[in-house]
Parts: sequence; structure tokens; C-alpha cells
Amino acid sequence: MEAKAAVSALAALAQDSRLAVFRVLVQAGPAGLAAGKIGELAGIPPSSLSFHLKELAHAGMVDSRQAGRFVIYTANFSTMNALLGFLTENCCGGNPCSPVCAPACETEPATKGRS
Amino acid sequence: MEAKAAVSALAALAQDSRLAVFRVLVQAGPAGLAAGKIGELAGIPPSSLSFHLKELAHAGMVDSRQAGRFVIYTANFSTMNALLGFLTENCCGGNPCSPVCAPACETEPATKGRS
DNA sequence: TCTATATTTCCATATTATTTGAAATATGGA
DNA sequence: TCCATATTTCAAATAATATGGAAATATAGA
Repeated sequence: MEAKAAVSALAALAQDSRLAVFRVLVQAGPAGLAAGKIGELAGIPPSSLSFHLKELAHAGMVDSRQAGRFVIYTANFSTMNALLGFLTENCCGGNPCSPVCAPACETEPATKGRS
Repeated sequence: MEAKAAVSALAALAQDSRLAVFRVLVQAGPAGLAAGKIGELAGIPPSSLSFHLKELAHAGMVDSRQAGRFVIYTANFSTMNALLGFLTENCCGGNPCSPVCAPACETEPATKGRS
């Protein structure tokens, strides 16, 4: 991931409504949610929601697919992982260090404390 | 970490100059860098740099300490880790999943591919 | 104290983002 | 085709953010 893409991704997430939308989609997993359901869960009126979803999509943080009358949105997990990687890249000059940790897969819930 | 703090942290990073500053500090590790050195490495004039450093500090992404005539800035790694955790929290409803990974410490460089 | 260096504050300007109602568009079913 | 529902687009007001020169402040050393 390049700096420009990272700034786009971060800017997409750096807003109350969009962060709420994205977190709801992360929790929903690959199945995703219809736009209306997202607006309901996040408390955002349709036109605002549409604006924010477009911002997230443009930054590659979410994908969408048509399903009948519904548009299903999903979090884009590979952009997400690329962003996490970018932020911790070459930490401490690439030397072993405790301060920052590279994301690594777990099969357990992500709510445990760390470092 | 709460949503408000996460939005602040993300907004702090969602800007070309500030992201460049933060990455330079992540790479510098706990030793940190003087403001002037950061400006030199990131190509940012003093007054702009000061503005952006203040933004990063206000969001808790960097800390500073006086060292003689210099002000040494360091990345705040615990805010960073809290942010990464927040973004992946309760991924896929808390069930085991491959898409998103919880940050976990490694002792190797952070440039390897993942998931 | 005086000087040089390091950093921050102030200021004005330019640019970009957020919000939401109303209207437009798209889809599926009767 | 006609209707109801789902979503997006448009428009315009408001608010927040970015920039960088010039001046102010702070520190160390002579």
C-alpha cells in the first residue's frame, strides 16, 4: 500500500458516521449488510449514509453488490489488513522491538488485551 | 479505546504530512527525533510542522520531551496499538474468522505478507 | 548579557468536508 | 404497466482544516 492510499483509507475512517458504518460491517463479516440496515443500526439518514458509503467505497474500505432491491455492503478486509500493515511497516527501523506489533492472524476473538 | 478517541487518532493520521511524520517516528522507535529533523526528513516547513505535530500530540499519537534546545517527538505506541485493536474489535461477530486479524506481537520485522 | 539556533504562535487565505431534504433512479412484485 | 420500497443524486448552507511567512519565545553557550 502506498501513502496516498493509506491517507484515503484513514480519512474514510476518520469520521464518526463512517467509522460506525465500518465497524458495523466488520462485525457483520463477509455476509455484509444492506444499506438500509446499516443506516438503521448506525442511526444515519439515507442521503447522508449514501454519501458516506460512497466515501468508504472510493477509499476501498467497503465493497458492494446488488441483491434484488438491496445493495449489500461488506467491509473490505484486504484493504484493512494492508492499512494495518502500512502503519506498522518498518517499525523501529525493522529491528525486533516490543512497542509496535505486526498484525497477525488469530482464531480467537479480538477483544483480549495486547502488549 | 472509544469511538471519539479513534476518530481523533484516525483524523490525525489521515493527512499527507502527518502520516509522513508519524511513519518517520514509528521507524525511529522509542528514541524519537527532534522536530527539526522530522521536518527535514518529511520536507515540511517549520510552522506547518509545528501545526501538524500539535494535531498528532492532541490525538495522543505522539509524545514530546524537551532535550536542551530540542524537542524530541516519539510515536505513542500504546495509542497506536489501541487503535489497531479498536478497528478489528469484535470482527465477524467475535467468531473465529480469517478476514481480519487481531494485532499480536512478533519479534520479526513487520514487512511480511499476512492473511 | 548577547548571539545563534530551535521551535512555536499568530494571521489571513484557500481549500475541503459534512449535512439533509427533496427529487431522481432502480428493482421486484401485483 | 403501476405501485411500493430501496438507494442514490443534487444543491446549498455551514463548518472545519491546511498552508506558510513573519514575529515571538525559549534555550545553550560564549
